Amino acid sequence: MERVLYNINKVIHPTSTELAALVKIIQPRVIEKGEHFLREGEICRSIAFIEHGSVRAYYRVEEKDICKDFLFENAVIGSFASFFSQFPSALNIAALEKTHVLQMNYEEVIHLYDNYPSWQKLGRIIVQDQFVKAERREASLLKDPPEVRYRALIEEHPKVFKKVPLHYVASYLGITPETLSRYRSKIKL
Amino acid sequence: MERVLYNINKVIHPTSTELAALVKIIQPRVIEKGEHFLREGEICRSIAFIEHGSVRAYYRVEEKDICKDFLFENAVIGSFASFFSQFPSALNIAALEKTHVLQMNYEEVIHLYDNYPSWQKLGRIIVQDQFVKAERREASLLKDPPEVRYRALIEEHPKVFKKVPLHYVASYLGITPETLSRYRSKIKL
DNA sequence: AAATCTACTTGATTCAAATCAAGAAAGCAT
DNA sequence: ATGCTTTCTTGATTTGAATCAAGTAGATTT
Repeated sequence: MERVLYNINKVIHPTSTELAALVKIIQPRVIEKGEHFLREGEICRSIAFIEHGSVRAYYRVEEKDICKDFLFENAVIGSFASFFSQFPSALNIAALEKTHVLQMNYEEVIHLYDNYPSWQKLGRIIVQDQFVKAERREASLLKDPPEVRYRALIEEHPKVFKKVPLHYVASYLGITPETLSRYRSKIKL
Repeated sequence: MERVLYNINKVIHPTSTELAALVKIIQPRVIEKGEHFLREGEICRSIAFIEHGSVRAYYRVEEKDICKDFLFENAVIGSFASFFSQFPSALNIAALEKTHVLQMNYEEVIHLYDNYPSWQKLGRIIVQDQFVKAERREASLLKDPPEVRYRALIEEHPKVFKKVPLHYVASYLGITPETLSRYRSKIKL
């Protein structure tokens, strides 16, 4: 909790009243390894900050998972598209390891939005941030070859990708596990 | 102008004061075929509704264009990531044909946001909408094979893709123009 | 500890798309 | 209209990744 509030403080300077209102709606929650935070077809009723741990966001296509993203400490998880529209999600989100999150539900977020200027501003900033990230991810997906994306991934989170099954990573890169395995053996030398 | 206002009216019911404030900041503009609305590295200082015409949004990679999206009537154009953050854009946007847009610049949009509840609400709705679209586009990019994406494209905008150079479409699909040409000859039969 | 399951690697083969290359057709400019 | 450029098609070849297949290592269950 403290770290998240600390990070918020870098962006926004809420009053003590505002802070209290936020703290009131935050629900700490532990997501076990493999447990889902959100399933395709469900409406995303809450979003959450990751305190520690990691999750994967993926689409399910023809009996196979296609990873769209991996998310770590301080990231915001949920399908923003589904959360904001309150329409069913196309996305699944599941924990890669035991993950502690701070979650807030839709009605309460909207209430915060409408009643506390600081939180409205923070909401806007988070959405902007998601856009910037989405644009970067999209650019990388279109521009960078799989090897480059693989290296970026392991360089950014070396510890995590020691533990994550490689077929998740392969699906993120848009290649088969066999091909990823061959990349790895080449790169290591 | 009328059509855009008509579409707005389906979502929002602004007061006459609010309408006047919007109309005041809207600048009609014609973008000639091939002319850019936004270039990589520039800060996206305005966003625009397309009245009629079409544009392509693309990344430039190693001397080649990679189309990220094609946009048509009633769409909102601009790099949202750049517009909201007022940081340089990674995206280029250029007209595929003579295109009439209604454009609004950053400061004035923010002013509208802060002073007119209806426009703040519309702004939020447009951003949400962009998210939903972005999630769909991303899902399609990850899930659907090139042929499926090609068919979706021409079925949705048959007239436009009669005129658009195929290598733009090929780059959107992530294939070479030659391969697209071969798809086409097979599909036509 | 044995048995089972999942993850990962490695090899052989197949296949689809990129590349290389050339020519036809359509659009634009002089 | 003529020439020039761009776009599109078609063919031959090559290449890189998917698929098919087998085997090893690790983890989990009983």
